[in-house]
Amino acid sequence: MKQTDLLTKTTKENPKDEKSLNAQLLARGGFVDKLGAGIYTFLPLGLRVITKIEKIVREEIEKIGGQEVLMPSLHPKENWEKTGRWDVEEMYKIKDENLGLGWTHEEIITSLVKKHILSSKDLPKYIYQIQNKFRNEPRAKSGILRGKEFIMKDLYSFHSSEKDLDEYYEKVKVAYRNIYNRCGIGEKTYLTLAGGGTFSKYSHEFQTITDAGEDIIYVCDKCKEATNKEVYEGKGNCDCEVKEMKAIEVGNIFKLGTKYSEAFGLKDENGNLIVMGCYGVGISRLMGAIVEVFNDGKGIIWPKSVAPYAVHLICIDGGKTEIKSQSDEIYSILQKQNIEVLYDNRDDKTAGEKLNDCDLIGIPLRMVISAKTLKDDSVEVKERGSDEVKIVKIKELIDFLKHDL
RNA sequence: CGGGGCAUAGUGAAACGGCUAUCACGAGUCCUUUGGGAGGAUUUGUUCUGAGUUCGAAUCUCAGUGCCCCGACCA
Repeated sequence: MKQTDLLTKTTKENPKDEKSLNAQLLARGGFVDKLGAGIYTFLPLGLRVITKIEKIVREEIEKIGGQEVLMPSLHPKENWEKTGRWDVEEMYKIKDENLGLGWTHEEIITSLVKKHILSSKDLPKYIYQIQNKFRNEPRAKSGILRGKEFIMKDLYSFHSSEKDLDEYYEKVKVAYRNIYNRCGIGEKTYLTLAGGGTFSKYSHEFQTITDAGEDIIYVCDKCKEATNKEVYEGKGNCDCEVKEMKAIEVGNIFKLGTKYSEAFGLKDENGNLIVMGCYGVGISRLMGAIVEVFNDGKGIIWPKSVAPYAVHLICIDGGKTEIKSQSDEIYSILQKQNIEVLYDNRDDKTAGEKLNDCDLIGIPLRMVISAKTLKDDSVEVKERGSDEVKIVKIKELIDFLKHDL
């Protein structure tokens, strides 16, 4: 992508209506645009990050048998009245009093699978979607960490026994662990014992350590697990020493038991209620959490796995057309090799502006072409977040990148 | 939902109740410039909305709306 073709431009100033770090950096870099409190557009760069995260999530969920669907956002009142959740605060109501906007999908998935899960032979099943959720948040805050409309992966599992649910629940823990590892925040993300289970007393959250977080958790580094403060004051679930940390919830898994199958009459051929679990990952929140974890004074430092592009190619041409044409050529070579590259071909910007924008946008590999590098038939390569500069011969560039990416 | 704050060009800010509402950046056009935010020329406005006070309101008052922050809330 040529930067002159990109819809967005960077800004030097923080927007005055964003105080949280993730929102400031994402807005300045042209990843998101705020339409209202907790309501964001994902711009071309931002959507690429979302798409990368979604791909990781899809791969890991499909490894544990998940089948993807896409349920609607408009929900009939009838479904929600069966569980007594029609009049909750979270639900946005619309003018049509028989419809509401979906803030979660238990009431929809349960009525859906009832048409297809008719006997124990049809079990287990694991159905998920990635979809926009709407929640009437009394206070949207912290940029894309807590929105009124946000992107969520929600997986629902259906079992013939609690034992089968328990086994799958453990598999989801592994899948989630893989997701956070692959998104680069594995080391900062803890499986956390939390309250709020509708069936078993507890649920589990995946909490990423950051000061931008809203939760307090007690972390045990030895066990690599944590306990949410809401569960019981001051202690962890082990006897080890624990640290009190602020964290943001990037995933949550629940054993729902038979609550929803009871409300909808979801039974097997013998009349036994089907046992359910549900598992959520806030995709857009995860993106915000990644920004909160990986940044410096200059901008974002995207992990390779979720970066909008692999390489940021920067041409510092000094107005010389031969330098420009050589970097154009390198750009097309990279494209032919299917290397994802953002090409700063702007010729009305100073070197300083280009380099600062590069730091702000945070693509993992910076590649500079200038009179200085071309003198040696080379380009300069630097990783975002590192000061080490490598000079690579243009002839060897593709081999270098194939090895490095 | 309780408390506090803010609202002025595309963005960020300034302006005692009083002159044509300034400044910087961005963006457009022309020229020069290019290794850490460059220079000149020129263009860029219904001061959030509504009512009120006043000879006169960006400025004061009331109401509304929006946004930010703290708290409550967050299967």
